[in-house]
Amino acid sequence: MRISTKGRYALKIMIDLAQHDDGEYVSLKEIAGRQDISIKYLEAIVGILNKAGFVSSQRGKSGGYRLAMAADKCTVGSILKISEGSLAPVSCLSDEGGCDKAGECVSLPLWRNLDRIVDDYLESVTLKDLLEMSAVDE
Amino acid sequence: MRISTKGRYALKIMIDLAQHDDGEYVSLKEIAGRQDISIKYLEAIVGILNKAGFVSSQRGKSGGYRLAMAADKCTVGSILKISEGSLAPVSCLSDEGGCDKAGECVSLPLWRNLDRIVDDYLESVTLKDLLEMSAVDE
DNA sequence: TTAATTCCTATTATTTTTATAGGATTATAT
DNA sequence: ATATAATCCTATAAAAATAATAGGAATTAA
Repeated sequence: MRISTKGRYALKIMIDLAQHDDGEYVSLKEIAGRQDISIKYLEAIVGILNKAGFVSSQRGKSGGYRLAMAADKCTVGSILKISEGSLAPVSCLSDEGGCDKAGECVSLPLWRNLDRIVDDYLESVTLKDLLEMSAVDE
Repeated sequence: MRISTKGRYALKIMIDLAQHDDGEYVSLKEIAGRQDISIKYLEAIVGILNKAGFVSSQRGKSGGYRLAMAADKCTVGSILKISEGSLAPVSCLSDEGGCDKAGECVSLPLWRNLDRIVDDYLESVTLKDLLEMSAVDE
C-alpha cells in the first residue's frame, strides 16, 4: 500500500510551491535544495504536474514553476492520482473492464470500499490544509 | 497504493478456508483449483499465515489447512498486515526510528491520518463480514 | 550574448514482485 | 508395511516496477 516517490515528491513539490506562492516562479534548483531531491528527478515529476495543469511554468533564465490554482482548491488526492497514475488498491478497480470474475469475487466489495474511503479522505485535504496543519505546531 | 498478490492471495486463502470451515483440512490443491493460483505460490503465502497462527496445518495424506480462529474474529486488516508486512503508505511510518525530518515534515500528518483511516476500516471487517456481504447478492 | 532555466528522450541501476523448482519430511489410507 | 498425498523448506529466476541519471535542445531574462 505504499505511495511511491513519484507521488510523495509530487506532493512535496506542490507544498513547496504553495509555501512560496508569491507570484514569482520557483526554480527546480531551489526546490531540489530545500527538499533534498535531485533536479533531474524533479524534472520528470514536475513534468507530469505541468502537463496536467497543476503548475504553470516559465522557461529560460529566472524561470521556474508556480501553482496554477489556489492552494485551497488543490486536493492532495488529485495530486497523488495524477502522479501515481491511480490510487486503487487493486488493478481490477482501475483497469478498464476489470476482472471477469468480478461477479463472484468475495473481496471486491472490500476493495471498492477501501478505495472510496481513501479517495474521500485524500480529496478532503487541500494543500492549504496541510500548511495550516503544520503551522499549528510552530 | 496497490495491495500485492501476496496480500490478495492470502485473503483469498483465508476466505476459501472460511467457506469450507467444517473441521476438515483443506488442501492447497483444492484451493489452487478453486482460486486459480499455482500450488507452489500458495505454499509460500500460506506458510506466512501458518507461522503467524492464522491457520493450522496437518501434514501428510489428507492433510491441509483450516482456520485457526473463528471467521468473525479474524479481521481483513490482520491478514493483510501479516502477509504484506505493513500497510503503511510511507516507510517512515513503519520503519523503526522513522525519518529524521519528521519534526518539520508537512506531509507526515497526512500520512498518519491516511494510515489510521485505512487501518480502522480494514480492522473493522472480518472474514465473516465478507462472506455475508457477498451472500446477499445471491 | 551569456547564463540559467525548462523541456525532451533515452538509458540504466536497483528493488520488489511474482513466481517456479526440487526435494525433504510427515502422516494417512490401503 | 507401503504407497500416496500432502505440507514444509531453501534456493533460484524471471518479470515488472521503481528510482533515478544523462545529455543535450529550446527558451528567455538579465
